[in-house]
Amino acid sequence: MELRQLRQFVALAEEKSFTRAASRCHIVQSALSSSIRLLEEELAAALFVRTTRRVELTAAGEAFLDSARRALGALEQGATDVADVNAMRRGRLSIGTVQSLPSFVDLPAVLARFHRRHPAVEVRLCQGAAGELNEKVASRQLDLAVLPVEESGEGLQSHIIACEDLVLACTPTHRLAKARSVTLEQLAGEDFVDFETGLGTRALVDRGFAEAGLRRRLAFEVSDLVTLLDLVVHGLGVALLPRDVVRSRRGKLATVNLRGVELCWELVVTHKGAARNGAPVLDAAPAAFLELLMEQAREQGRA
Amino acid sequence: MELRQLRQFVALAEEKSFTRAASRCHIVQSALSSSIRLLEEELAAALFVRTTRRVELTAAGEAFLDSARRALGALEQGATDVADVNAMRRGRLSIGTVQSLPSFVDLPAVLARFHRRHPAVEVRLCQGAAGELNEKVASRQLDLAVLPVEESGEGLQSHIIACEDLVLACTPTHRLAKARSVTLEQLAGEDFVDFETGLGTRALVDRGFAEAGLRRRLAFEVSDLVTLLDLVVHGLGVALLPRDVVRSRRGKLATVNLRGVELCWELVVTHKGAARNGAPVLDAAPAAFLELLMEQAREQGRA
DNA sequence: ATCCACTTATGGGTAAAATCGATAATCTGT
DNA sequence: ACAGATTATCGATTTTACCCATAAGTGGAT
Repeated sequence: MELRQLRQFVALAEEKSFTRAASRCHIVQSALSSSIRLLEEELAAALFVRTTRRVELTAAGEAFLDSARRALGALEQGATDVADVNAMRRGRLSIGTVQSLPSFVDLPAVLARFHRRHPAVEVRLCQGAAGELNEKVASRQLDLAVLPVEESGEGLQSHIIACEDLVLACTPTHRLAKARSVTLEQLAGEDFVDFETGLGTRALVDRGFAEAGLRRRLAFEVSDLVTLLDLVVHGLGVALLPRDVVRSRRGKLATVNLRGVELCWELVVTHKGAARNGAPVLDAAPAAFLELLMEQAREQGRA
Repeated sequence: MELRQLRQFVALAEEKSFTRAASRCHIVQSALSSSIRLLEEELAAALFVRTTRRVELTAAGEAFLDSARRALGALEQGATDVADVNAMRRGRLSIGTVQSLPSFVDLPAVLARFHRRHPAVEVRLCQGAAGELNEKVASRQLDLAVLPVEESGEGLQSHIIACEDLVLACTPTHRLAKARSVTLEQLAGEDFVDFETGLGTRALVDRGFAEAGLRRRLAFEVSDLVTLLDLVVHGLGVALLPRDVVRSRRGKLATVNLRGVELCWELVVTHKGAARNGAPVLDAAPAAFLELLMEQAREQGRA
């Protein structure tokens, strides 16, 4: 059984004439005749009663017409579905982010723009630790993930969307608050407030101290940025955080540049991609979102 | 787009490997590769992301998979539907009969046997005047119609299923009740009870008198057999009716053979059929019912 | 790193089959 | 009965689906 035969069958059932149906299918009448005959042989059933004047469906043909129409309808639907997905008139987009995402990556703004442009695309945003995100991206449960560059998974394509130096955050009354800059050594004795392991800038700072051969004292480990800032404001410890994050509490927190070490908080967006194959491995919706996100990043970078 | 491609597409989506899917489709891998590529070109969309290690659906492919499965399912369904209709595991059968069908055609008995053998076939029985029945058979609203042979429509195939002489029915006290036989001339002065025009034996009797150049007096015209017999029993007139019908009131009605004319009440079953084409123009269910009906007629004929 | 096993993509040749063209057979309506 | 129209048949032709051999690329192992 072939699709062409189905179209011809439906045409014949509707036109009730081999000649007319054949011309509608852009074939000659004899071709239609033999094609229909083959279909009947395959189904082991007469589908039409042929009189020289009229062609009519048998009961079996009537039964088959239903299914044939459904099948053709499904395929037509399928073709438009495919076109819709590619034109983002429908579809789904799954994005994952690490928790306590620094405020200078304005994801909500990008999401809003995307949704305004492609309102029919369902967007799912999920938060999780970097490890989970990498797994989900690799297994295609997520289209895109936003996370620190150090934690971006192997074999995943990644693009930097934000990059900012870490600075010391402390109360304006802290002994280092007025310093022009500080080294990690100077901070080794301080009480620190930081994220729990695996969250936010924690791994970056840990690595910085480890590479310098230093240890630091962790007074508090928290799981979200707001709490972290509150604790520092209340003088319960100092923290190393992206400059813009600290600046959001300007007045209540002092910022001091680091010296002697380059601790750069780089955020990337990652997605599954064939290693060096130039083919577009991203579906339309994720690709469009990625484009928007990087555009936003470029603007932010200039500012 | 061809059906073969759909099957291959689904196989590839399930196997996630060109090589395995190809062997499942009983073709070589290269054939599948080009076949899928053609499908993708036709839909103007990448359906799979190919890495040498794994093959995965794109969002567009995912969308198309739904429709492809539905289409294939519909066709499978269609094939079994056709088989079911031909095996009478489903289907519909429409039979029409004239009103006041003489009792010696035991239609209910045949219907019962048919339903016992093919319980899944819906049977619709409708009654109407011969003219309506002929129209409905011609337009395929009815599969079969049972009616008097004189009223069977042109261009319809017909088979005699009952044939019985008309006899005079009158009260046992009627002046002709004891006669051995009567001629139409002898009946010309009688008051008659008969069906309304177009029903039952009315046309047959009318034709008999007309061909003999006689007129008769109609005292009562009724629309059903029971009333007709009741009127004759009460002596309100005489009637010409099939022998078995009169015999059902034996004791209350006398029967007298006719002489000089052959008035034969013939019942036929008709159906639409190509004039001399030997092909079976009847669907399975009507054909089976027709077979049963004629078998019953043969048995009845012998008795 | 380099090779090896395995995968998908490509190109030419072949065989099957869908279609065409012309003709025969058949029916309907005038 | 004839004219017009319709479907079925048959050989020829073109299309195309498929196979075979081979190239190109990828992931894991030595």
